[in-house]
Amino acid sequence: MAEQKLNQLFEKFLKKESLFENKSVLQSQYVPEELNHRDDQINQIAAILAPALKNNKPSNLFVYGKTGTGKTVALKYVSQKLTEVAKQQEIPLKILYLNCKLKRVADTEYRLIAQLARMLGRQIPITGLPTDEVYNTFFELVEEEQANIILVLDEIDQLINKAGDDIIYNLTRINADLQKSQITIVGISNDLVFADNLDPRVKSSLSEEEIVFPPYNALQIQTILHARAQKAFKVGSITQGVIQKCAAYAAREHGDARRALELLRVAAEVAERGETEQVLIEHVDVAEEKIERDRLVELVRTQPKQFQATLYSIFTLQEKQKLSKPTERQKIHTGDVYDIYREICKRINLRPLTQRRISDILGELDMLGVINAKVISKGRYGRTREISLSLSQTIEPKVLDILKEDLVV
DNA sequence: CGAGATTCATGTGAAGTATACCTTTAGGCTTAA
DNA sequence: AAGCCTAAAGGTATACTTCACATGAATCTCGTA
Repeated sequence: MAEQKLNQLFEKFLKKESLFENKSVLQSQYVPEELNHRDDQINQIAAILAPALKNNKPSNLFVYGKTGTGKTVALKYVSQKLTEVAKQQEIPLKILYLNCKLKRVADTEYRLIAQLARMLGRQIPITGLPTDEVYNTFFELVEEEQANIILVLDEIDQLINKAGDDIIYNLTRINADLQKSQITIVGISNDLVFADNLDPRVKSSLSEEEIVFPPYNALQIQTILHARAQKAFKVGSITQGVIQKCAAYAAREHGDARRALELLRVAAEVAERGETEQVLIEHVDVAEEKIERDRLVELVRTQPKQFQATLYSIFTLQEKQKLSKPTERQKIHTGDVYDIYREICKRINLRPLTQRRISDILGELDMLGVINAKVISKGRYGRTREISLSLSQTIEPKVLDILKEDLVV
């Protein structure tokens, strides 16, 4: 029975014409041939990094801009061109790109250097080695390359917030000892003011050059979407207004082009799965919710058990409050969360962490954007975090399901 | 009535601990001459 | 005797705990107008 159904589904799938000509064009890793509205920035980046082709060390570079303003793609674009030329001319040049935000990959000093060493082709264990040892290995690998090496560290603000700024200092200092190679650091940050709290030495060495990426406006996003859509879709797959709508949504969010592209892609996927021949404007609305939902579901699912338990107790508290006083939404405090958390731990047989740790976890959940947690003083009644879930009503139940499932509540 | 002291609940920094993993080394066993 | 395997020793990073102190506005206290 089930098999028959499946077969039908597959047959249908095969028969049906896809709306996509080339879906990868809309994926976020894709680097297009032409980048719209970023000529200035690209030229600047290229000019700064070009000395690498003459075997000189380029200046370190620091790139700012909000999410989806094309920082990453511009860097990747220049990187590609640069490596192409270097290859043709047989100039030794290597560009390593690494996103520092990735949890458990590059969010500490050890892990960052280890990851870089891995990218140069050496296996490094996840723990156990002294950090200097890993530095030495990395140093050797770099020296072996006998090349200009450019490290592109994306979302570097996250790394430095967590692990301190000596990392950058150490990395820049390595250059002094290198004989046959040189490394250049390119930092990318979403946080515009982040460099202000940096150690002055680190700041001056990291931002020898600075480039700012301003947000796109709605019109610019439209041209970007048009260009990509032309490659991605078969002719006539999208109806009038879809692109405008995607652009409008994204412009509302400080001109986030990545979001716009994702919106367009997911809208098309929704349309394809449904029985429609074209992407309609309604699909964009569905897509917007789906993106948010999928993102959060994935985020919550990949959190450690303790984080999930903490989050679950916040859910529980919120439900309780809704029941007792549906009208006024009072604030949740750290102590309450901790009490419930302990109960939950008992129930699901999880070793409870201390309140100290839960406090940190609440901070991290706040960073992840799952909850809102603000430290406030209630005067006579102490100091605490004021916590509330920051999920939209439509997504909450879904996330709650994931939690229940994962925690076996 | 208002300036200062007090208070509460928890934030937060520093130092210590447990765990999981690493390399090195010494001992024991096998093997080949 | 040389070579190989194994297990113990000694070391590290990371997540977490323990300890101790910091915070900051509502509330209290008390001198003064």
